[in-house]
Amino acid sequence: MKNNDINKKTPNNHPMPFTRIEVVVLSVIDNCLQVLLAKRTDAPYAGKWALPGGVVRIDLDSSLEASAQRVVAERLGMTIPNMEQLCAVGGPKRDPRADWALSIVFKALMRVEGVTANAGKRIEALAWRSVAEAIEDRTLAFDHAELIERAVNTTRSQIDSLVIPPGLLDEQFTLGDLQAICEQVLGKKLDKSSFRRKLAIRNVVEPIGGAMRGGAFRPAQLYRLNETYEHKG
Amino acid sequence: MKNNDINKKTPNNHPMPFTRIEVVVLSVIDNCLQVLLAKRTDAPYAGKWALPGGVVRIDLDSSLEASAQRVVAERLGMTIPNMEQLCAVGGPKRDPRADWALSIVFKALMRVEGVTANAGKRIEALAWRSVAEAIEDRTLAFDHAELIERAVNTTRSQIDSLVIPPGLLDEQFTLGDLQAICEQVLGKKLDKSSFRRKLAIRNVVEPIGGAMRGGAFRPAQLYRLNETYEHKG
DNA sequence: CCAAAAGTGTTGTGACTACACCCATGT
DNA sequence: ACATGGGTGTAGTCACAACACTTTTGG
Repeated sequence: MKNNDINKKTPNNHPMPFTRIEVVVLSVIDNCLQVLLAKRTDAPYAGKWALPGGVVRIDLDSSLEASAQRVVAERLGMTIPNMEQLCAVGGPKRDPRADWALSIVFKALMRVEGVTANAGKRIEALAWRSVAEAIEDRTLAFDHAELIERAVNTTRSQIDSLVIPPGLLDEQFTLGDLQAICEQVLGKKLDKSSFRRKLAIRNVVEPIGGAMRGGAFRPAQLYRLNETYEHKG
Repeated sequence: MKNNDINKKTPNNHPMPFTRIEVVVLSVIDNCLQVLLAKRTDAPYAGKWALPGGVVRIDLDSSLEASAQRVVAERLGMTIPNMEQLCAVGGPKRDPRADWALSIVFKALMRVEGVTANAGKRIEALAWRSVAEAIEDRTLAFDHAELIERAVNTTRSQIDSLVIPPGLLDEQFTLGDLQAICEQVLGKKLDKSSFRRKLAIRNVVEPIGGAMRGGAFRPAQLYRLNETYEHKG
């Protein structure tokens, strides 16, 4: 048993897992679905890229969701609303620092414009990386490539059923914007007419009266997410 | 800080959550969806009903799934295949034994015929209870009523999309059996013809050549789950 | 014959894909 | 005018719920 595990005791005197939060932050940037990775300063995997994460602090956190928010604030210097719990993974080989490591994994979607994540505690640098690359990358720290893949699959299922993960979009957007982003997340083209009919049937979005976006060509109606739309069984 | 938390340390000297597994075991018994509850012998909530559960043992368990299997074996004296991870919940007020309690919650479906769960360690008795009652019951220990509700909702979604949770059925069954069980889980009647068409389209089941079940009336074809059926996008 | 459960057909609705087509605008 | 992206319309297919119907058995 490693020396740093000696004192981990429970009410029944059993040592407890080393319990962490990991966060998969996804965004569509440059027409490509990307994931936010942090370059580690400390061992293990010093200098390698990993998901931003941190230890659950029972003295600071009122829930797992609060833990995730604190970790994001410390590591990225920002807040990310609408994080969802993805899964929990645990086992003896996951992290060389501990005999047994447990991670609660969260995922979040965000748009990146204007927001700059700043490398915080124990992070040398932050970078966005295409998910396709990240999932294939054998040099990613811990089991993080697998966690990214799970987050992407879950997000694709949500988009498939037109549950638009909040945070992915600006408050105002055109239907073209929305379709382009969904296509990037799914990694395939969608039919414009079909896509719009689905949006209409399920009341996913509502037009913003009078607001248009002018560009080089024909101006487009601006929409917002309809927060109260009903899911179809 | 409670005395039993003094020694819970991590590699960074932070105390760790009191980490447990809870298991929601569901079954259709007497034409009613029921959940397996354990009467607690020890404080807290001694004498109250709770989900069977236990501490994660880093010296014994090779993964969270292995933890769940061990807990089920110790508490129920049996094995339950096909447990799925449901969610993780954590916070300072969940369990009076610890400053901060984390539970990884699993769910499983089973058929109950022939199998007898035997009350194991720290359990006075086991009983099946209708989920409708259990969810309403304000005397259930911890936050377990809420966990049961989440397990039931997840299971209903699976049945809705005809992902039949394994373990729910005998190896051989008639389409009438299958429909009746699905109806009990969902809490509503299904149309026979529609139900069968969906099963056929998605190749969920396959007939067992020649095998029939004779009863009081017309015999019925026996089926088995087709393990390799394809999910529809 | 009758009750009960197994199993099949039929019809209308609505969502989906694929594709064609019109509209408004800046250059 | 025309390229570009915004936006609409149509036709065929498929899955669906609802409901009626036929079949096979024991009594």
